[in-house]
Amino acid sequence: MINLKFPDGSERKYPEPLTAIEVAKDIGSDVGRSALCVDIDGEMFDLRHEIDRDSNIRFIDFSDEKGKEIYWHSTSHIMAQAVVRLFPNVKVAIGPAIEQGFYYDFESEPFTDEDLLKIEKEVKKITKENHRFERKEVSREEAIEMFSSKGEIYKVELIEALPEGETISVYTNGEFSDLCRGPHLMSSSVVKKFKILSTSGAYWRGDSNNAMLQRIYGISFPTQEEMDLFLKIREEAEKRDHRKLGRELDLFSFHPEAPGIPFYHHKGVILKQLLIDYWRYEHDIDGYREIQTPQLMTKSLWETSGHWMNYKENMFVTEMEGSENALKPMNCPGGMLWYKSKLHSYRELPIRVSELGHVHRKEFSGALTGLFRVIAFTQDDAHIFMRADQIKDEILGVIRLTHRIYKTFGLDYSLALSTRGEKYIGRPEDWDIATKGLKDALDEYGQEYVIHEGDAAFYGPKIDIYVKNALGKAWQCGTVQLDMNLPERFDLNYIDESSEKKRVIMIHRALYGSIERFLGIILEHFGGFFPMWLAPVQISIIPVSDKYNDFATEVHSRLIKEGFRVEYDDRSEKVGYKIREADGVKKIPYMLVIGEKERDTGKFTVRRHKSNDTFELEIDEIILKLREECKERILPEGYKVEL
RNA sequence: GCUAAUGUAGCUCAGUUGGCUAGAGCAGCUGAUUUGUAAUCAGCCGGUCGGGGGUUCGAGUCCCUCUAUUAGCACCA
Repeated sequence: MINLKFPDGSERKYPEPLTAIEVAKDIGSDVGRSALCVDIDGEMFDLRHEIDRDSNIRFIDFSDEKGKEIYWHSTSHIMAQAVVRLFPNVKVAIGPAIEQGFYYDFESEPFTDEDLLKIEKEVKKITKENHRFERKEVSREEAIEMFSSKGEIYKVELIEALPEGETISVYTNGEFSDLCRGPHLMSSSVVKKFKILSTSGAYWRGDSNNAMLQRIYGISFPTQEEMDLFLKIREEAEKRDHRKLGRELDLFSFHPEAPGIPFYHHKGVILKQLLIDYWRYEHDIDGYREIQTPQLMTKSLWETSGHWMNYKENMFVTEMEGSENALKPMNCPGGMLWYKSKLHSYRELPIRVSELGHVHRKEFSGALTGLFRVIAFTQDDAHIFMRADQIKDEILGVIRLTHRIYKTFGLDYSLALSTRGEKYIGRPEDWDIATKGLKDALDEYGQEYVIHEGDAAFYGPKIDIYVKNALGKAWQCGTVQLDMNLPERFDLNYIDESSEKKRVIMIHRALYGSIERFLGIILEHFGGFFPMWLAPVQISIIPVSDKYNDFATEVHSRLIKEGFRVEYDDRSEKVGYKIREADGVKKIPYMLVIGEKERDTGKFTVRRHKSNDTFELEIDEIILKLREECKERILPEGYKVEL
């Protein structure tokens, strides 16, 4: 008797061993249809896997992350099958599922658009041909023989890299066999909707010293509805592209004369300034003191900090009267000199020093993307100098500050702790203390976090903070890094209770990361429809005709004197035309249409952006209401995409 | 930096296999209109077709090169 337990607590007994798919069908036709693979006692298997003993069984379908992964992974095999059919000379490399779909790498001539169309057609054909995915376990020798006879050198390399004793399995769908751990779908016909998304070059094993392969990205879904939703989100992302919005809202521009460095237009400057004002407000609450250090500093400083050794390729170096200077790529060395400008007592600690430093870094030309990756940017940096017993509380303070700021923008975030890697400086026991400090802070904070083993900077462990925008796209913004290197190099001390010099402990941290990137993120997050407090233009005044210009001008200047950012559209156009531009194009939060009724009654009809909602109030009431909305930093409605 | 693609007016795009003076919509300007909640009408202006070199009787179109941009890779805030 085989006894199977299911997640809902139910149990089933079978007299003979049987396959997972038989169990699924036995439970019900819908489970039999939707199941993609099976979790048996925490391990994933194909549906054809035979169950011969008591187990905990969970069927996985497409709604499960794991199910998606298997679905996409199987589709990547099918795509490779199609490519090999059409181009017999290509060599196959690897083809994993990724967060959104999958890719497969080939050694081949670059694929043309026509090639991709052919491949897409062939994949659809293969899915209809209904090939079973057959699993076979083979010995290392068999596997090597099998792939080297076909000239599949990348597969052979992968097999040779597998650890001794590892089970080697090969999956065959139709005429195509691939080295693969699995599990896989039952057959190619489970894949219903398929689309090639893009192609690009990609280095073999992700190493730029290796050959460049041709990568094809694709996606697949069980239903057209799911495919449509996916495409809709992509379309929305395109509409919200910050480079497009930046131009449309007249915030910034790029010019070939300064690749990778933005030109801020008037409204962009306002936006940037508002971000900074808010940032200062929150930092004042937490007792930060703001400083500014020079843009240009001598070679000797960068030698002391270690940048001249480790970072020189990324720095802009200039020469003056025979001596070399560099534009700062980071703010820390300047901050260290600030700390050294006087003696510090243990009573002063912790000292929180912030700096909105404009830094320059040389980047590979291919890395630049709009505001997300630029050559010159403003970091919202701060350095905290402290004693060892203050680490946990200071880190916690930074995380809580970050939380306040991100929530103000309606951004969700996740946390990651990076621990010591192979290359590191300092004593392991100091690393342990530092890492424990970060970990304790995270544990006390209570939000889940992941650990990136060995991912720390060489000078200390760190916490990275990732934000997720309204379209689900994640970006690293904030970072909290413990630095055990610079206090040493700059000989930074404080005087302790017994009048002795002690080495100070220092963290670097940034919350926006860079103002540029953060601005790009929230532009896409809000789709250009900013909250009232952040909108470069908050109110558009729209006179019905120029008969009411005098009165409209009065209202305009009143609102400006009350501190609002107001635009006045006195063009000789119809109201509908002006509304369309103010709302749909410029994305201004409020519109005031002014005509006879307003002049005679003193009551204004206020139109809120992106809706046909209007409300009627007197001017003083409007001022109070909108001022309150700014003060509370109320988030706009409907900026999140319905998924 | 690597792979591929792209670059025509401020923006979005047409422009056949090379062939008259390079087109359109929007924006802008001028005039008419005096408008009540998502596009009023008419006229005008606007381009060394990214730069340079080449092939050709002739290049926006073909080739080379540089440059910028885009999607990835690699690197990173």
